[in-house]
Amino acid sequence: MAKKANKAKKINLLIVESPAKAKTIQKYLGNGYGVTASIGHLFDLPRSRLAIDVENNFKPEYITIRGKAKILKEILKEAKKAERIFLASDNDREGEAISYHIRNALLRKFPDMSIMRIVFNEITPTAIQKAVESPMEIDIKKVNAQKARRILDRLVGYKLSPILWKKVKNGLSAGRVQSVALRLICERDREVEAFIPREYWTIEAQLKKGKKAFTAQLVQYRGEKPEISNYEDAQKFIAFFKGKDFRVQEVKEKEKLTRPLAPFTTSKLQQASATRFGYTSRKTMRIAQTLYEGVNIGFERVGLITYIRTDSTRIAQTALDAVRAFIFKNYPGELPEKPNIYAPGKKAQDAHEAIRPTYVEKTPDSVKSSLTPEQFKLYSLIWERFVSSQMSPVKSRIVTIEFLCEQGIFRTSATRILEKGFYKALKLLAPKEKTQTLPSLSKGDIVECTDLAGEQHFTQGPSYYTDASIIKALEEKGIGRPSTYAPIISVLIDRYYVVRKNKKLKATVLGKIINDLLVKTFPEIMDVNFTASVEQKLDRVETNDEPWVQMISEFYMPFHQKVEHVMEHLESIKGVLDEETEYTCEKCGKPMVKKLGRYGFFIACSGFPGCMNSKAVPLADCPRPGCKGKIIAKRKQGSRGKVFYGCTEYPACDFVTYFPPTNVKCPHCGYFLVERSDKKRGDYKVCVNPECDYMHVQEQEEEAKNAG
DNA sequence: CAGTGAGCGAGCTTCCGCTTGACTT
Repeated sequence: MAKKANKAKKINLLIVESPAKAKTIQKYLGNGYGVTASIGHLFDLPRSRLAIDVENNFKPEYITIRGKAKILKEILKEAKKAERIFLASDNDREGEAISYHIRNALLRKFPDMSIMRIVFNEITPTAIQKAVESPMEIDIKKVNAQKARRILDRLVGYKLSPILWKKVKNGLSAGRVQSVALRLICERDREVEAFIPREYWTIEAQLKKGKKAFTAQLVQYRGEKPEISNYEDAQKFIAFFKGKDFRVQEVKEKEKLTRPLAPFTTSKLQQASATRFGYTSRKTMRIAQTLYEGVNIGFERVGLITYIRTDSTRIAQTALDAVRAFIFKNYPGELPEKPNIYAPGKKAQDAHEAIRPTYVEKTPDSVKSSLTPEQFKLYSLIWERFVSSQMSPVKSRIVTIEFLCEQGIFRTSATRILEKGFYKALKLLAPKEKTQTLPSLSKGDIVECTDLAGEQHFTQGPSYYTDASIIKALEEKGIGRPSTYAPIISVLIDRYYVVRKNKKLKATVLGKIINDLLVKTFPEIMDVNFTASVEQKLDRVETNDEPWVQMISEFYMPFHQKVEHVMEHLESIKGVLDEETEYTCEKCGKPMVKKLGRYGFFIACSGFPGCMNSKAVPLADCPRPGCKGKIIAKRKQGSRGKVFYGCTEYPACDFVTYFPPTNVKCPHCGYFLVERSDKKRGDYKVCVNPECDYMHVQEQEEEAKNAG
């Protein structure tokens, strides 16, 4: 083509949210198209003020998000070269708003620019092509719903938080999502603490027929389920059945189909990764992000999985074809005639596919050498879940046999897998169930009883929330989004509302105080159904074009009145958190108190602000011979480092440990014990002295009580 | 597995939801 060298050919510009996505799409579209990424929202309310004019129809004031000016500039620069612009942000409420804001910015600079909105729900060449061929207008109803959501969250957060500053402590926060999450955790804590485990016993019979031994359990006695609550009663039963005949009364056979699970959504991935590997949601997302962005395999950089923040189990047709071909080739016989279909969740916005491998033929083992161990584990999880989701169900036979012994009925059962189905694709996810095998028996047969024993159990109460279970609960109630599940937990921990100990999330005293205050004063907002009712209203804005200002106004007027009332009348509980200590101030003689600061707890003079004396919380005596120092919590330089424990006499004394000290002295050497935990032993305490091997594992009963 | 060292309270703090990096808060 004869063109001046300095006059570049005009292109079509596509704007998406994720840079990794931009790269992929660029490959699909090739020359003639430029693809650039906004990296999420570019415009938002400023953080420093409410920025909503409540007197004037809740008019929001938007600014360019700090740090995003460069990206906006880049987009405008690219736009200059473009003939047409396609706004291709995600196909959901937030995506629509992102497109809308970018469009406005573009029009300010290029009033005549041809700008169109396109949407696609999967990143495949055909889906992109189709989207480009059928451009649309921005859906202003969706934009309005997002705006209403944003404004409501700002109003709730920025009106409730100052109440906490005034009544409890500066710097605290409250919000539609975090406060309800906190409530769930507080209530669960209470249930766990209120639960009293009840002791009960089961009677197990060791039975034998020929060479085959198996166990059966007493399930009925004189027509009723036996209630055995202590050792003595268990012994009575054992004595009663000892030496008696066990005769087969009934043999039941049942076939069971186990269907594979749907491919991962974000929350399901976080849950599986937490239960399988013990990863926090944040860690899971960090690893998943690297798999999504791309890993060097040979000389190639390959994005191994699809987008990781999704609420959908849907997969692209091309992916379905690929996985079916893969199954046909590698697991012949396990390919169902028709694809397995998974219904999308009711609350799913469905902008993205499920999380799946981008290339199913890249099996975990084939890429193992290019991955870190953590990447490998997570990729295996995703790959196995995806491949198995399109395979045949597992068929198994459950045999249940009942034995009559005097007035007692003993039952045993065994499961045998007849057809392995999708289990064939599972390695990491393979079920660990071990099941006994039973001899073939028929009604009337008599078996030998070689032993009878009682087994002690305790009823299991509710469990503390974990990363996995709180996310599950929030998702079920429609609270939070895939991109916020991990940050929700982080914010509760950062604010000292919640602590995570051995994977368990427990509310702190501060968390409980905040929760009680909010539940008492704002029960509507603290209701777990609040978000659901907001969603319904947003839906009406989005689908029926109901006016968003009215929706916000109906919420705000009574809310605001209450805020004013609470601000004025609620009694301040500032200082309730300050704990008395045994220390007296060495500067002024007043007692010292333990307070919660920005970086954790510290000890300060109660004469503040008259006396500014303060010090760290001593956790234990320094064990170094001759050292009079105390062990205190410290952080690595640079704000957010990992906590460790060192001596107040540093640098004279360089004692250090990374495990939380207790003020319990080691009975062997006099050093203090530290808390540790691992999978095998659970919680335990060990001596910090590397030359001492003292270890204290928690007692059984104690654990049963705390297990919950 | 090895790894390491202020401050903090009153003085401006806080939301939820999109996206990724990061020397400054």
